[in-house]
Amino acid sequence: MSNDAPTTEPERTRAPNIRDVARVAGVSYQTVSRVLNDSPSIRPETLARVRAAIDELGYRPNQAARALVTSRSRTIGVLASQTVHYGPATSIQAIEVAAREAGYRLSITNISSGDYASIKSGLDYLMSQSVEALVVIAPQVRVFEAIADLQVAVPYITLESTGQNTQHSLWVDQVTGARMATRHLIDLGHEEIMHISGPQDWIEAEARMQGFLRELDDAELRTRAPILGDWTASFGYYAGLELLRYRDFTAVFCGNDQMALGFMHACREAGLDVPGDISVVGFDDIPEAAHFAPPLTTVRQNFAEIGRRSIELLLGELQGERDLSHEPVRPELVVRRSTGPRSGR
Amino acid sequence: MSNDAPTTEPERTRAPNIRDVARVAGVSYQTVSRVLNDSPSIRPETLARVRAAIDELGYRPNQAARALVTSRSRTIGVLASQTVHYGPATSIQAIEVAAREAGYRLSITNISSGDYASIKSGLDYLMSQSVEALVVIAPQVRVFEAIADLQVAVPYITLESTGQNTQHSLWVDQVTGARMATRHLIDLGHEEIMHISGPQDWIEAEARMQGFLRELDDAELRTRAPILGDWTASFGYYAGLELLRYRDFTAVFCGNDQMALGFMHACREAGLDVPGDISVVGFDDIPEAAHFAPPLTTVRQNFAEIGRRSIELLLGELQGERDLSHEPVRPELVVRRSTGPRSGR
DNA sequence: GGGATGCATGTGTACGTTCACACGCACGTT
DNA sequence: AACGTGCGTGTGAACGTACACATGCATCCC
Repeated sequence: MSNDAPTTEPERTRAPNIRDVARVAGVSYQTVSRVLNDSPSIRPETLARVRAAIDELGYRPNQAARALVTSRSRTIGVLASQTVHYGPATSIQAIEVAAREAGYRLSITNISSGDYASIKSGLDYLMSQSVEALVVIAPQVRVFEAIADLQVAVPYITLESTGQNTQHSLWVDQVTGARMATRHLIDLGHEEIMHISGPQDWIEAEARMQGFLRELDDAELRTRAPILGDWTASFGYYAGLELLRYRDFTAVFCGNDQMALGFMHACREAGLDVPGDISVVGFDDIPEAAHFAPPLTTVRQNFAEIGRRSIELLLGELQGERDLSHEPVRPELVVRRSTGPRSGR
Repeated sequence: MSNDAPTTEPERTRAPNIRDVARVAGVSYQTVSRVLNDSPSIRPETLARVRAAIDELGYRPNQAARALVTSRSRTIGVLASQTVHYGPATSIQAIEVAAREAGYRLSITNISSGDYASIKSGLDYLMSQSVEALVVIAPQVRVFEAIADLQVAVPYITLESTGQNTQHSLWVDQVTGARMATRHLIDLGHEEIMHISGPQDWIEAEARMQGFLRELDDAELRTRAPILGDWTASFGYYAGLELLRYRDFTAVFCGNDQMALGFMHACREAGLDVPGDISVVGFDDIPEAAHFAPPLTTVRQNFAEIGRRSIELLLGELQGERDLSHEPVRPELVVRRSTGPRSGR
C-alpha cells in the first residue's frame, strides 16, 4: 500500500484526549476540564467553543483517569445471592436506576452458595474494585461476619434482612408481615396452622418464622415446628405431599409465593380444595400470585422502594450525613381467594 | 485540637502503593508489578518476599491506574431491558459468573422503555465506561440501529433475539421452539389455535409468532391474527376473558409462561377445563410452570447456556479469533398436563 | 489612584500502574 | 579470552485527568 507521508503521521486511532479537545477549541486543557466539571466561571463563548470541540471529536472523558486522580471509583458494589428471584431482581433494578441517576455505576456480583468463603470472596472481589459503597442483598446471616472480617471501610447497607444491626440494614418489616399473615388466618378461625419457612441461614426466613411464632403465641395457639424449605415451588409441592398425609392443620403460611404455589399444587393432587379444606398464605406478592389457582393471599413487599432508599441512604452517608435514621418499610397484606374461614370438619 | 507533629506526619491513611510494597519487600516497584502480572522470570525467593509484603500491607492493585495505562477497562457492558424477568435474569447471572472467571467485571444498565432514545442513552452510558465488549439482552428491534448509529467499535452480541444478524446474535431458536409447541397442539388434533404474543417490538416475540404461523401454514390450518400482549400474567388473564367470550378455538399458544398462567386463570373463571376444553402451551419453562394448575406444557430455553456462550464468544473475539461460528441453542418441548386431545364438541 | 477583590484562564504536579528499555551477571559457545 | 544469550532485576517514561496555585485583566471602593 502507498505510504508516502513520512512527516506528520495522522496519528494512530487513539481516543481523543482532553488536550486534543483543548487544541481544537483553542484553549488550555484545564479549561476543558472545567467545562467537563461544570465549573461556574467559564465565559459562555468559551463554553460553546469547548462543547463544539467535544462534539466534533466525539470526545468522552476517560473514567479510569478520572478515578485515578480523584481516587473515587463512582461505583457502588452489590453483593447478591439470588438475582433470579423476583425480590432481589426488583430491588437491584431500582438500585441501578437510582445509582445511575446519581452518577454512580454498579458492580454486581453473585454468590452461588451462602457459605462463608463464598461471601467473603464475593466481598473481596467488590472491594478490589474499590467500590465507594456496598449494598448487600444476600440475606445470609454470615454476611455481617464477613464484612467485619474484611474490615470493610465503606458505607454499606444490607437489604431484605432484619435484625439488630439497624444502622446498616434496610428492610421491609418481615416480622410484622408474618404477623399480619398469621393474624389473618387466626381471624378466619384457624387454630392449627403450619409454616413452611425459607432456608434457615436467610435472615428474612428467620424473621418471618419469628413473626409467625409470636403471633401464634399471642393468640395462645399451639405452635409447631416449621418446615425448613428452600424457597422453590418444587419444595412446596413435595412438602405439601408429605404434610397432607396427616392433614392435622387447616391453614398454611408459606415463606414465599413460590412455595405456596407448590403447596397448592400438592393440595390439588390430594383432592383438597383451597381454601375450602385448607387456607394458604404466601409472602412477597410476585406479579403472578394474583393468577394462581386460586389467587393467592399474600404479603406484599415493596422491593423497589427499599432498593431506591438504600441508594439514597448510602449517597447521604457518602456526603457526610451522619443521621441515617430510617424506618423499616411496612408490608401490606393482600387478601385474595386462597384463604377462607376454617371449615367445619 | 492538638496538632503538634509538624515534622514527619505518619501519613494520612492512604491505600498502600505498589511502591510501598516494593519498599517493604526490598525490591523495585517493577518487580512487584511483575509479581502481580505473573511474570515468569522471578526468583522464587523474591516472589515469596513480595507476596509477604503484599499480605502485610493488605495491598490491592488499583484498577483505575491499571485501566489507565493499559487502556483496557476489563469491563463487559450489559444492556438489559427486563432484568426482573426470569429469562434475562438467568442469563445475566450466568454472564456475570463467566465474566468474573475470565477476570472481567460487568456493568449492567437497564433501559426502562424500548424506545430508541432510551436504548441509545443506555448504550451511550455503557460506552462512556469504555467497556471492552457488549452483551445486549434487550431484544428490541431498534437495538441494531442504535449500535450502528453510535458506531460501537467493540465486539458485541445480542441475546434472546433472532434474525438476520447471525454474526452478532446468539439465541435459543425461537422459531423452532414455537413450531414445536404448535406442532404439539396440531398433533393432538387441534385445528383452531390462538396465539397470544409478546410485544411487537421484541424480536423474540416476533420470532415465536413467525414459528407459530409457519407451522400452521405447513399444516394448512387456518391462521388468525395473534393477540399482542405484554408478557404479564395480567395481560394473559384479561385477554383470556375477552377471547373466551367467543371461544372459537380449542388451543392457545402463549408467548410466555406468565401469560399462559393468566390465561388459565381466565379459563377457570369461565368454568372451562384445561386441558379438557382448551389446551394451553407456554414458553420459557420458568421454574414455577411445573406447578401451575394444571402443570404447564411449555418450551424450555436454556438461558444460562446462552449467557455463558455469549461471554465465551466475546472473549474469543477479544483475543482475535475471527471464527465466531455458533449455532442457535435448541429449545426443548416439555409436555405436562395443560395440553390434551381436542375435545369433541 | 492604588490596593483589594473577583473573574477567566493557564501552568505544574500528582494519582498508581504498565511498558520499553537498560543493566549486571552467570552461562555456554567459538 | 571474547562473545552472544538468557535470566532476574531496575530506571525512565507515559497513560488522561483533577487539584493547587499562579497569572492577567477588569472592577470596585475608599
